[in-house]
Amino acid sequence: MSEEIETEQQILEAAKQIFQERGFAGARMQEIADEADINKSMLHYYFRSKDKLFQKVFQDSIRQFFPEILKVLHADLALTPKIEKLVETYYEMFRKHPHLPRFVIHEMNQHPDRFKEFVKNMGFEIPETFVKQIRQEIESDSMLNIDPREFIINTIGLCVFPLIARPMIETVFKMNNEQYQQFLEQRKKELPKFILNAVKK
Amino acid sequence: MSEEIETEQQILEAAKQIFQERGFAGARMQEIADEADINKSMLHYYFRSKDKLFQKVFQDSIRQFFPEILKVLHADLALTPKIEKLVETYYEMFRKHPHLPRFVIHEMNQHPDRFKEFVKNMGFEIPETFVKQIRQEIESDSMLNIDPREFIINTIGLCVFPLIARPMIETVFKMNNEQYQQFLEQRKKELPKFILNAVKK
DNA sequence: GTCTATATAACGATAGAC
DNA sequence: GTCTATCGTTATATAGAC
Repeated sequence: MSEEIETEQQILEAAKQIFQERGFAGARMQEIADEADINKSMLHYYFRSKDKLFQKVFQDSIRQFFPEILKVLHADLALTPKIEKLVETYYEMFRKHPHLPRFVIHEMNQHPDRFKEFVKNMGFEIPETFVKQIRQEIESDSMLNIDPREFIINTIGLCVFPLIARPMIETVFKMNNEQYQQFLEQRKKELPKFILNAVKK
Repeated sequence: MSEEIETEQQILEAAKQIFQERGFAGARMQEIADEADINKSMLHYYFRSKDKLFQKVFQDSIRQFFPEILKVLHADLALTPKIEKLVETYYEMFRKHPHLPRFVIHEMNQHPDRFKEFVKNMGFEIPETFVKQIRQEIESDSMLNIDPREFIINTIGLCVFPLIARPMIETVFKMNNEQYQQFLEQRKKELPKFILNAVKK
């Protein structure tokens, strides 16, 4: 039935919101039911247990953002526009799912082995094309000799950190919501320059 | 009594470990008691409630690492050794308290207002001396014109991210524990160069 | 499929003996 | 100050009527 799929989808959206905001341990099945505007027992009817529902949400969350990032890394673009595109992609994702980065970071550390097996099974890997691109830049003397792994981690870290550290940033730099958003806008423009300059010879 | 203080300290150490590892919602009073090797009811005798015990641990955690970072920023050092010292400080802290950065990030986002008020009350602020140092470097044309806030956030983000993203890094780059530690060692040397080069004219 | 009612277990917290 | 026993609540999960 179409009703069935609709209810299931409704539950998943609500669960995604609550789990991403509060984490597995902090989330309540009742709160998810309220958010989905359905009866609590329906959660068990469709997903059997809190853990199974969580697994689905967690794995969907990773499937949602990981391939998108890898796609940008693999794209047929020069380094500069590629980094710009990557930063843009991260900030767009954050706009749509503000709790996603912190959620994944917290939960993958709670069950690292489970997480690792999932990522391995999904076959998520850094595109070899991107590693080659970095190596080529280095060989052609247009880039400092940096470990490609370091470069990737640095780039993603620079994208993610200001998003998960929001309360700290707002406090230390005395920003309100609006000023923080404005800060992110400015940062979106400046960050690619920072990254590229860091590896420029 | 000395016994009293000792027990209290024992509880705090156990609570710190469990809370930092599992977060507030994921932590169990029984597990803290087991870790401290005392009776569960003692936790309430000394700290009344789970929330009060957590507040103490959370605030102590911040008081433990925040001033240390600010001290380095304020130190009378040239920019290069200061960044080296900052990176060193972060990695040393992580060696002692592997869950601390993720713990603070997760919990401050769960209760941002409570967090903000605490930081404000503690009077934690970015040393004006450091901001001046950045401005001076820019004015003397030895540094690109970067917003000092961006520079601080970038530096700290680059220190923290590889620590909180450990399971992801280990999986994507196919590292075991030993290789990850080795990667961090290499990174400790390379990171200051990356940061300084990013703002070099 | 969806609801109400309830089982069952876990958790934070307290009472009271020592 | 420390222990055992237990209260009261809340959480996940299920049974059973419709």
